[in-house]
Amino acid sequence: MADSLASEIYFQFDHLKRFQTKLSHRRITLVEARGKAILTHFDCGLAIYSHNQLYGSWTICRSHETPQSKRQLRLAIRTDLKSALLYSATDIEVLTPKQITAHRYLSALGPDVLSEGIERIRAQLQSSGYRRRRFGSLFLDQHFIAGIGNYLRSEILFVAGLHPQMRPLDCSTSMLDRLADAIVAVSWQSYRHGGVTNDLDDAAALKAQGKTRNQYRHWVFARGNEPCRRCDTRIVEDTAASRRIFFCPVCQPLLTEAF
DNA sequence: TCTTTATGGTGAG
DNA sequence: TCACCCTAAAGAT
Repeated sequence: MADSLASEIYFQFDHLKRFQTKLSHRRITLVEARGKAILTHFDCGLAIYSHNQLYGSWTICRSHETPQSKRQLRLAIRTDLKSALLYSATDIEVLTPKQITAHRYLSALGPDVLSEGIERIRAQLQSSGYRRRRFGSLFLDQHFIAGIGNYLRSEILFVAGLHPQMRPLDCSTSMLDRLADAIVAVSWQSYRHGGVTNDLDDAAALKAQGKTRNQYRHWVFARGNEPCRRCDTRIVEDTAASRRIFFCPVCQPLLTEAF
């Protein structure tokens, strides 16, 4: 939608209604992801901030079409060709450039997992401030790397072959490089393939066999007590940073010797 | 129809 | 680390 003219902007929340006329007929200059938030910038300098949390969802449809849905329509951005509809989300704001800079969530974000290069991710893994933090907790911390969520955490650690209780301190440089590769590769694959982090051929084969989305999507996430796709060992479910985490105890051995 | 859970985040202690 | 907030789908009754 970037570089197109907004023909109509709709906000469900009363406190945002005053921006409907301000933003309508303005040009959308940029739509960017910052971690898990989306910023939609307009040529007047204002930007719509939105965060889906666990339940928000965007739908792109033809302009002036509104699909039947029981969900709450919170925001509609319409152009001549397409409409972007945001359902259910509650975390929506309109911000000036100054407010973006000072924003509580945005200003505290670490490097974005999809926009930053691998060198920046490697640097984060080697930065002294994070060396003693366990991967399980580190990967949910958006100050560390922005955009990794609960299922990517389990999937990345599986692909890198690292136990959730390990820390950067416990890893050699080559292990950290392997982890940086996994962070970028798994995140991009998930972005491009609708959240499928499993091997794509394997996922396609399982899908063809009639398996459900939940049965073919992931290596380990939400597969507690099921066989590891690589070694057949039962996947372990645990808790880290108050959220559930999954790993294979054989493919992801706990190594605590310092390098 | 009620309860639980979730790919998230905040703030108190 | 935990309770809490938010919404909707899934699971339990």
